[in-house]
Amino acid sequence: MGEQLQEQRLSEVLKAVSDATRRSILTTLVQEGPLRVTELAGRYDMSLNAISKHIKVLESAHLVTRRTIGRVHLIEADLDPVRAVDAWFGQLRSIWDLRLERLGEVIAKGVTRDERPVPDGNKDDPGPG
Amino acid sequence: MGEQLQEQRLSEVLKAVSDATRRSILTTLVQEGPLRVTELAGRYDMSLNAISKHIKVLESAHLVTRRTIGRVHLIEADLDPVRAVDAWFGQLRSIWDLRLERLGEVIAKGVTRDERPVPDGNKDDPGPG
DNA sequence: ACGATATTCAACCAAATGGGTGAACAATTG
DNA sequence: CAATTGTTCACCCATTTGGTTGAATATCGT
Repeated sequence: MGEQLQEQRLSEVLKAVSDATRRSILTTLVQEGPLRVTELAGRYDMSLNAISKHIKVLESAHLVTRRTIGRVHLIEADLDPVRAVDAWFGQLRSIWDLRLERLGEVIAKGVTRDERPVPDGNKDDPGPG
Repeated sequence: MGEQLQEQRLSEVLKAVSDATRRSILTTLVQEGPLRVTELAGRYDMSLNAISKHIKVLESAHLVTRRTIGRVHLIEADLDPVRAVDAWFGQLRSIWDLRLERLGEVIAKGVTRDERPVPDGNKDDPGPG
């Protein structure tokens, strides 16, 4: 159990970085280290509030963390959730390679498509229910 | 030039895979090879049209291609665009590591934060433009 | 205590998203 | 040609998104 939770989190992370502004914020933070909201906002042609919202999106995807010191909120990048993304893509690619490999064997043996074995489970998705 | 175009494509790909249903479709296609729209749709508790739309999203992100044979549309996964995603994450991580490394040196030398060299360019974003 | 600064909250808005339904279109089959 | 099958198109609908502005809240400096 709990795979859908993982799925959910993966969706959240991917959605968070699917926005160019948010990617840029993340890159900036990774490059320069923790920055204040205002400092960050100053670099974009966008209202402070807009940036504040973007930060919150990144925050709930756990791609950034916040350290509040007095009235200043220090925003810091955290690349940990990216590993889940890597894992997913990696798995996808390995399945892909496996299938190609198997397809190669099948062709070599001259087995027809209908006769070849069913590929085994992928334990991730809301999948083909 | 053309980095924003790359950015745009990256956004499209990430957004496409940020939906669990679409990720599942992609995984299924990778596992089982090209499938018809109806076949694909049959696996989800969702209308044929909904799946058709999801496929179109994946298609415009170039994550799947379509081969139309008569009235049948064969949908096939294409993991090529995933490389762009990997590249971005990879770059992000290497910047991250670089900064940590530099930070280590700085600490070792006892230089203050304000004195340390400015990190060099990241040539991707709509960035702190 | 007061004014300035840093940030969020709340409301609003236009546009995009994810879903549904019914009609249209294309190709295959009888 | 008529019926059936595979798929998209055109709408409709509720929700989310990305942005705005203005007010509220909290902290700092004087």
